[in-house]
Amino acid sequence: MGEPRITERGRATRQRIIEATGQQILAGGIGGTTLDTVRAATLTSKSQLFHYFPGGKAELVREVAVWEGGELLAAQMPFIEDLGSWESWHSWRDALIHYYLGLGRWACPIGSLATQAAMTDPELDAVITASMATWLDALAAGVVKMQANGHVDPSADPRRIAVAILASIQGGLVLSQPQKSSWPLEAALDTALDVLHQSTAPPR
Amino acid sequence: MGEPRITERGRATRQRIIEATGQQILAGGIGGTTLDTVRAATLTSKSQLFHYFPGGKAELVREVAVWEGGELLAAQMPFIEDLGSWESWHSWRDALIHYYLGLGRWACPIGSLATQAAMTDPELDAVITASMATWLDALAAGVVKMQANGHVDPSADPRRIAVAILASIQGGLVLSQPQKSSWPLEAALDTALDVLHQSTAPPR
DNA sequence: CTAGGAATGGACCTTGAAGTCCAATAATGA
DNA sequence: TCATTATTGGACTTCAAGGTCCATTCCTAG
Repeated sequence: MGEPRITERGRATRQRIIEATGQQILAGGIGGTTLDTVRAATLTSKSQLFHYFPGGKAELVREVAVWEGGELLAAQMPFIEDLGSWESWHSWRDALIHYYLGLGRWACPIGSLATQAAMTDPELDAVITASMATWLDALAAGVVKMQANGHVDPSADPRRIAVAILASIQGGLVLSQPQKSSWPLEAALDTALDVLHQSTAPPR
Repeated sequence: MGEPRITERGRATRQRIIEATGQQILAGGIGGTTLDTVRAATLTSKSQLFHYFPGGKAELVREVAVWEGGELLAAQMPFIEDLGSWESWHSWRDALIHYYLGLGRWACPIGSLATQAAMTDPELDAVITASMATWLDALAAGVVKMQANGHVDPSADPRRIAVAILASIQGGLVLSQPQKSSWPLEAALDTALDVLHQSTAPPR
């Protein structure tokens, strides 16, 4: 019972399905995305969807989450791997905003999935959680570097700062959506980054 | 064609439906909430649901949003109307955390609805947006009071600070959900409030 | 006490979307 | 070339969930 060999053509079709589904989920949510609309958008047939995603819609959505997580991280490269200087943080911040801008919609592919389906599908929840954890780790590592370089108070908790920054991104996007503008996101994120500048250890 | 007179009994049933639906949406999202499960939970019949909400599920969800918005605001009373002193902010913060704790799940009834159905239902979107705006206004008014009382730098933009705080709440909840703990929410919110303490005008 | 309207019960209809199945075609490797 | 397997097409089935309808019961005002 070997894995079915997959050809280049098949791989491309599979990828096309994932990306189209990602688009539709971002535009209309999981509920607003049906296998039929995906099929239409990708010029595929029902059997193909289940050929590449035997687990049906649930598996497809999970694969979308995995892929979106990768895209999100890739969009922050190479700065997310540095974050050891103010310039690096600034570049990272710009790259992130630019990524969300490119999506054409003020929403986080990962964050919105988190609120939509965490309780419904435990496996999807695991994917989302892992993606968030990776992201959080990267930010925390950056804070540690800043501390090592003497730019940030060494007594501050890196994970706590990282959480605050990540939360400002997610929350900023929630508020940006109705405003159809990036300003809430930018305001929230920049405010969170100011905290880093001020090198404060939390008083509470 | 006068409005149908509504009796006390009817009003109670209607309210029971709204609250049960709110519970289910919080637990399983809009997609995970069906009229049948609501009917079962409220010991009502299909006809009652449509009797009180002729617009069907969409109208019911909207009414839930309105009600949840009211509850959320009420939970922050009376502090949200003050916010003119550090003690007031602190009490407000505690009341808010306590409210979310009482929900038994780390999610915002309003914020999660925002991500779930903004694009699907414009009318629901309007309700959510209005609720957020009210909340934001209250926080901004508090910041203005703090400035008037000489506790915060008068050159700071109150709405910007309010957005940062609200974003930290929404984002903190997004991160708290997978952790099943309040600490991300508290970390994010407290960090945002620190900014207020430091009376900083945004440098960017 | 009684008529009319509110409240309720529940069977029934309809639709949309997930998922199944089998046949046909294209590619690949021996 | 040819057998095998991946890929594709699309009809068909199933079922959950929203929504309709009408009969029945309960309440209230006059």
